[in-house]
Amino acid sequence: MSDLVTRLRRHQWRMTPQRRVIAETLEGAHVHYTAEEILDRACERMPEISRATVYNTLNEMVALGEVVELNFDGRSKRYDPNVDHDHHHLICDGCGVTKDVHTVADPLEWLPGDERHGFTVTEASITFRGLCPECAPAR
Amino acid sequence: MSDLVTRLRRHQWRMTPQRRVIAETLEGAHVHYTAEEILDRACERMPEISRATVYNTLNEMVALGEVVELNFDGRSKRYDPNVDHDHHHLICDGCGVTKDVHTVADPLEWLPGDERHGFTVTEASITFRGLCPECAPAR
DNA sequence: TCTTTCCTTAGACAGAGTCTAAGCTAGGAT
DNA sequence: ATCCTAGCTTAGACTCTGTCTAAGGAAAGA
Repeated sequence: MSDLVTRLRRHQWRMTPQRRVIAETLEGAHVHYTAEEILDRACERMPEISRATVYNTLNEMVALGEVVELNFDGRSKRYDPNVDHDHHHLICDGCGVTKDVHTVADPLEWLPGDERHGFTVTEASITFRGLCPECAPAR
Repeated sequence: MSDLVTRLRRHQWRMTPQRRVIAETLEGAHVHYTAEEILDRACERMPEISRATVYNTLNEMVALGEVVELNFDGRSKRYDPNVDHDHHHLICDGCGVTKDVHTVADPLEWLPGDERHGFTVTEASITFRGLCPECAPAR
């Protein structure tokens, strides 16, 4: 049983076969898939599932706070089932693969008061970029 | 004379009236415009300018390293003529206004080796979020 | 089993950005 | 000053992501 499915049930969310397949696809991912990638993988288990359902379901999971929506490249959004809010992301500029990472300190501490422009600053997220082992030039 | 135009000339970049209008529009902005906003403003000075030229020109400025592409909302990209490459961004969750900010240290140093997953990590950008003085609840 | 409400579906639509092919022009060569 | 050519600009078609619509289907309580 998927842990994300368990969390979603607590919201009195009607559990349909389509939603279960999407949740399990997300949960099993070691990378952060785009909506189209989730659709492809869901289709392997349920060929008749529709694009609209995948998009609707992902948006509902985000609204319930059980999935985080990521947007790095300006093209397609990616979905992160990790609810842990103090992690950041490492992206490959070659293939776009995205990993969760943790820093040694809270980035909020790195923004001095005189750089805050009077804002109440509540959140800081870091996007690290580089090349993954597969995309790095062979040596 | 726009400072961005001066910088672009150094790249042996053919200077056309269209490119000049786009560069001057970007340079004069106190906010970070989207491509469509730049097109609208460029059209006020040069009504026959085309969408393709605006998009091509912005992409070339980014490739030359003289403009930074930002992508916060997952809808449209925004363009920042600030050449200072070690700045980050502070965004108001209320009204969306974006400020350039500087941190006290390089965030790359805060990602330990065992969190790098074999990547060659070259860049780190931080997005700070909060409420600006106008959007913060009155007390 | 019935009923109601909500979910799913195919396909049309929308917004952002890219591509194409034809004509035009900046800037060096003459 | 004029010519040439590489490279720029243009309109509009196209792609890619994502949303909406209207009709039929199914979960879950009565």
